[in-house]
Amino acid sequence: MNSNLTFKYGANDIAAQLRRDINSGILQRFERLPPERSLSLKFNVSRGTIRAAINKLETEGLVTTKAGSGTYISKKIAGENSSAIQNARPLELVDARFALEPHICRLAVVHGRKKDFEKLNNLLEEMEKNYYNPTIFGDTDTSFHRALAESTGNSLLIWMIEQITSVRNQDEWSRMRHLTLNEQIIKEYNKQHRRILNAINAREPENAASMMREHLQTARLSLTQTADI
Amino acid sequence: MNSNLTFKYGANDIAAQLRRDINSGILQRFERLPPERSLSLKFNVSRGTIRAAINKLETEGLVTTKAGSGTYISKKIAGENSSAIQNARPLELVDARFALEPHICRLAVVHGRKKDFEKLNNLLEEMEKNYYNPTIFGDTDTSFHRALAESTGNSLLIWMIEQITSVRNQDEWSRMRHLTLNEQIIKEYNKQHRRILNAINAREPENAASMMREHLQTARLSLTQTADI
DNA sequence: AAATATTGGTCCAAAATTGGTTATAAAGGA
DNA sequence: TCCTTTATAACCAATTTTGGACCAATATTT
Repeated sequence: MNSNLTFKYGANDIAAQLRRDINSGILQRFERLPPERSLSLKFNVSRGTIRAAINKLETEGLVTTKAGSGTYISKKIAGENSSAIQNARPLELVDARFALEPHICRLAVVHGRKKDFEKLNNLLEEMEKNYYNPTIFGDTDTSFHRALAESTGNSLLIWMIEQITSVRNQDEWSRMRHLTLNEQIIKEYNKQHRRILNAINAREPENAASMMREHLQTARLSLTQTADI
Repeated sequence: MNSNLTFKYGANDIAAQLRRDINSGILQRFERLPPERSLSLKFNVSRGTIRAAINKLETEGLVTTKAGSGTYISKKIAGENSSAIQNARPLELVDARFALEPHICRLAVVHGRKKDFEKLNNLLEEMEKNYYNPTIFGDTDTSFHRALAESTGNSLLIWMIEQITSVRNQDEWSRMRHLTLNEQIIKEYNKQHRRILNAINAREPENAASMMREHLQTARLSLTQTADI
C-alpha cells in the first residue's frame, strides 16, 4: 500500500507522544485536543489508531471525551517537569552554564543596551564592595548573571537562567556555596566579572565569551576541589 | 474543505488563546479587546463563536463587557500560565539552540557511549531515507537532537532541549516547519547532521561544535528568509 | 445637539464538526 | 494458518458553528 513510508506509528507510540505533550504543557494551552480526524492526518495514521491512543489516555484519566464536542485535557501529571531541575547535580549545572553563558555574553554584546550595561556595572560594584560577605556576594552574583541574560532580550534564555539560579537558591546549594566562597575566591570572581563586562562594553563578543568560560572554569574547579560531587 | 495541517478553532480554543494573551500581557496594553466582529475575522470564525469564547472569559471574571462600548480586561491571572516557553519567538528559539547545542556536541564527545552513537546513526539514516517527507523528517530531526542531548548524560541539558523541541511541535510551528522544509533544505540538513555525527565519532569536540553552529546557521537563515518573524 | 458609526445583545434554523460505532479488507508476526 | 493491529469507508447522534437580521447602548463626527 503506502510502502513509501518507512515509519508507521502505532497506537502506543501516539499515546506516548500525546501523553508527553500534555504533561509538558504544550497541548494544555488549548484545552481541547485536535479532532481525531486531524490527528490522524498529522500522524499519518488511521482514525482508529488515534482513537485507540486516546482511549488509553482516557483510561489513565488524562483526558475526557465528549461526543460531538471534542477531547479535553483533564489534568497533567505533576512533578515530571521540574524533577530534572530539582535533582540536578552540581557538575551538571556547571556544564549547563558552560553551554549557556558564553553565548549569552555574545548576545549581550549584540543586543544589550546602555541601561543594561549600567545595571550590570552597578551589580558588579555591589559585589566588589561585599567581597567579605559571601551571602550578599552570592545573591548579587545571582542577580548579575540574571541581568546578563536579561540584556540579551531573549525570553527563553532568561527563563533558562532563572531555572538554573532557582536551583542555586536551594538549601543544599546554599551550604555548598558557603563552603566554596572565601574572600580569595570572591576577589578572583570579581576580577573575572569585571573582565567580562569590559569585553561586553568594548563590543568584543568572542572575548566576552572567552572571559566567561574562564570564569566558569574557576567556578568548576573550586567546586571539584571542595567536595566530592 | 478544511486545511490538512490545521483544524477549525472552536469557542474553547479561542477562549484559551485569549486567556493566554491576556495573562501574558500581549493584550494588556489595550485595556479593551478588539471588537467581536474583528476577532471573528482574525480567527476566521463566526461572531457567535467569538461571543461564546468571550462569555467563557466573562464567567471566569477575566473580562467585562459593556454593550455599545466594548469588552474590557478586568484582571489577569499572574504567573503560571505565561511560560516563557509558550511565548518564545522562532528567532529566540534559534538563539537558545545556538547557546546549547554546540556545547552539547562537545559534551557528547566526552560523555557519549557507543549505544548513544548507534542510536544517533539510526535516526540519521531514518532522516536520510525520508528526505522527501517533511513530517517524518521533522519528527526524526526532533528525536535526533533529543538523542544528542541524551548522550551527554546531563539531565539538565536534556530537560532544556526537551523544552525547546516540545515548542517546535506546536501547531503554529508545524505550519512554519512545512514552509521551510523542502527537499533541498532537508538534504542539506542531512549532510550537516552527518558531519556532526562524524566529528563526534572521531572524538573531535570543537569540530563537532563547529559543525553544529553551521547547521544552526543554515536553520536560522531558512527561517529569516521564509517569513516575517 | 443631532446625525452617523461602531459596538455588544439576541434569536434561530440550517449546516458543519466531532466523537461513537460498525463492517470489511489488508498487513504483519507468531 | 491464525491472531492482532491497522486502514478505509460509511453512517449515527451529540454538539457546535454559522449567517443573517435586527435591536440597544455607546462613541464619534458633523
